[in-house]
Amino acid sequence: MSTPSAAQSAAQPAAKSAAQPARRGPYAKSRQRRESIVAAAYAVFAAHGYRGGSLQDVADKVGMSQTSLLHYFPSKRDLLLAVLHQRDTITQDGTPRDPEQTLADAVVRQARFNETVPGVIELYTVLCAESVTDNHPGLEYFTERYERLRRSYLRAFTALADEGRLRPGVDPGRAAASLIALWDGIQTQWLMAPERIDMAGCLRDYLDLVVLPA
Amino acid sequence: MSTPSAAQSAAQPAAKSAAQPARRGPYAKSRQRRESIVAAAYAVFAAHGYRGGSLQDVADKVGMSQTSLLHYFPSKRDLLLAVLHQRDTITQDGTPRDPEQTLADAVVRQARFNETVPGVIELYTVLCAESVTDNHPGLEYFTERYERLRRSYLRAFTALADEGRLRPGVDPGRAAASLIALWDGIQTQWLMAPERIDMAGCLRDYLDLVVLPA
DNA sequence: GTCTATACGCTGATAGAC
DNA sequence: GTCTATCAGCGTATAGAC
Repeated sequence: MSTPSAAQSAAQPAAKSAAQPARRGPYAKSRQRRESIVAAAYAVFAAHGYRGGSLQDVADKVGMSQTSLLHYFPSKRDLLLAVLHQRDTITQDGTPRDPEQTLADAVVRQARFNETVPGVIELYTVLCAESVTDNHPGLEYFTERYERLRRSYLRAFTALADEGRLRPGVDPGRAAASLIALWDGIQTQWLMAPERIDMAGCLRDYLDLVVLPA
Repeated sequence: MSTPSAAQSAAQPAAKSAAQPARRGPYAKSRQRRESIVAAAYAVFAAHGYRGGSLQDVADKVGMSQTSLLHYFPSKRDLLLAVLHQRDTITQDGTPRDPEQTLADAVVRQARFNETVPGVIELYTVLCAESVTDNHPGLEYFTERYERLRRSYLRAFTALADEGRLRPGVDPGRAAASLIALWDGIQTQWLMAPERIDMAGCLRDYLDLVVLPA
């Protein structure tokens, strides 16, 4: 689900060792450069937020001047959108891809995976809340993401309800919003006390409450 | 639960019209001034975050120069701590005060109240996530708040479990963290789409799942 | 207590040489 | 494409007159 306005982001990761010369111009090198910039920006925005992170920080990390960085991304805003779009390619947000896989399994699996990728949870948590301030460039991305996610989980819960596998009295719509909310909130607590919070356990608990065994 | 380090914040709101002269010096006026500064800072930090909000914004809002503001709060950090401490006096975080009151009733009541106070939810959501960046001055406040809240709800769920009113299989500790997480997360979604999200309903749903009727 | 003046750093972004 | 130089602005905080 790519945001249409984010035209900056690279298409697919190509082979690192560019054996054959690129068909038209030095696009391969440029794309590689862009990827490393986005990776650096990812880390900077995760650690300092959008407002707190500077282009200089990103440029230092990638080993280039701040003005050269602006050659690839004409503004800080564009860089943020590229980072957010790149995030989508990492995460699948717990939607089961394998039809055999349970919703709970997909969610728990994704939650466990996120724990292992440094910065993923931090970037998401920090930027999401920051985006409700001002005229933050990330607001549209997060608003659309929430709507999309709620629709996705609503479909999943509705399907379960049709099979009679949703606990009686549970509203699919509110359950969808609640699952997302629980996930987001538990990530925040986990960031502050990773050893005390069992993210996957809390998500599993909730889904075991809502979804009846097959 | 006042943070010990926040020595800045005023004690109790006094009568606005200071009829009798203050006993020692112009303390009353000064306190009033401090309160209006904190109120302005509350709004500014809610709308722009800590990093995004400037002392100039606060000073403009309260109608004084930025340097005069620093006379009352020697640094931006001190001002933030005063704002966070003031937040505690507004919110009770859904702990039942009346022993007759259900946990669910207390939570739902607080959630409904928070909706009516502009900026309360926004300030909390924005600053909480922002505090996990950098060496943000608010981190200690939110970390301690989470620990305190988890202990509080753990007690409540444990007491319910002793009465046999906790659904079998529910872990009181994870339920405490989950309730807080759900609350935080649903507030974020509500900020982005207030008309689509039923905060109180989601919280009620969760507690109805976890707590058995009396 | 309140102000002006100001120090001093950092910000994102532009111009233009190479 | 990459750089240096630079702009114009804003940030917090300090010094000191009144």
